[in-house]
Amino acid sequence: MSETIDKLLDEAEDSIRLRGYHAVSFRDLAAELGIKSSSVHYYFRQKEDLGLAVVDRYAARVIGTVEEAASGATTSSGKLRALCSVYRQALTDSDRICLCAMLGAESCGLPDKLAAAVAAFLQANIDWIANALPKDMPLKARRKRAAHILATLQGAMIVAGTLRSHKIFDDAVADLLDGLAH
Amino acid sequence: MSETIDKLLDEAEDSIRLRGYHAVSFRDLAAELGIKSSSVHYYFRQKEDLGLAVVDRYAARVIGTVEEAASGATTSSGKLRALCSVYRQALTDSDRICLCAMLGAESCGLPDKLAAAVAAFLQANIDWIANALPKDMPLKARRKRAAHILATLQGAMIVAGTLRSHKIFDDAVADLLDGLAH
DNA sequence: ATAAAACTATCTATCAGTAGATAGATTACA
DNA sequence: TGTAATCTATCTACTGATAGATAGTTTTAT
Repeated sequence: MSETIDKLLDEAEDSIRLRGYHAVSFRDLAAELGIKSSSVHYYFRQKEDLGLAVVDRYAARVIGTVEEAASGATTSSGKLRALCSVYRQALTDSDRICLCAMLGAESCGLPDKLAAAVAAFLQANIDWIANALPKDMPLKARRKRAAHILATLQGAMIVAGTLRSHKIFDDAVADLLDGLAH
Repeated sequence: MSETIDKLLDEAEDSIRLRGYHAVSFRDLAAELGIKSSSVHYYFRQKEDLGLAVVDRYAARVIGTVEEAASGATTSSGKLRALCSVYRQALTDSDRICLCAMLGAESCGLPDKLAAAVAAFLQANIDWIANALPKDMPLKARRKRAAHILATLQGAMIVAGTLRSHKIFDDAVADLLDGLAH
């Protein structure tokens, strides 16, 4: 069944977000599910295939969650607050950084297709943010602000994760949103 | 000679910043210097020792460079601009992200001492920034703003590195500084 | 309805390559 | 002579990956 695939993707996503792509092995993954590593290869011929599947599923889920969380918001700042709360939730719930912050850091050491998928996710986020900004803002300014917002969210996750303090994330994002309001 | 140590630290720092701690091996490092991996073990008994030496040297250098770059600045925003330009220079010169952004992302999979050294670097940065902010700002607000600034710098490096675009870094930091000015 | 074929999901066993690490010999220099 | 720096050779453990066996299920053909 695809139950094994789901568990595999869950475990792979969790491990990659915790330790990074290169620190995740087929054997550890399999052991966690109580199967053999060859069975993992049955579903994903290469490690790269597994990585791509993890990123694709993650990207679809996050974009969807953000879209949903922001659907109720009518103002630009409401949409941005929704975005930030989704990222915060991801950090709090799982105690893991964003998959694409981890893979983004490792980007140069990843297979090309995987690096491209990660880049696409980050670009999609920037585009989403730029689109959520007030329409009367010049395009250039929106692009800059979008880069700023995404960078802060991703960076705050990494710093908070390293210092083992969610509060650092909250501090950074609070000041970010505060600055945007004025 | 300590020439080998220096080359070793240079190469290790470069490789870690490019691909991450787990993707760096003694053999590759040695091959790059034209020596054998056992010779690397002569200088650094364990990989962790090498990692610690790399982080210590990096931290001292970056803190020193920031201190120096900001020494001429009299205003708070002048100091912060100096800080941002040091980070920007690091990205532009080497086309690598901050060592401690990479190791921070990998933090949970690193030996304890190494993770602690990385955390200490990030905390020192936050403290430096908080100290550079206007003294009439409430302590809480300074702490929040410091977290925001460091998160943006680190995150912008990762996003820019992943999208292979230094411009993204410049965009994010320009909007950050712009927001701080108002 | 039943026999044959094909498919799904797992296993065991194994491969070549690489990891970090160590022991001990060798070289070079002071 | 002694010390510093390097080497060769090797170890054990683990990596991603593959081949081939097996059992259970599903589809197809007669």
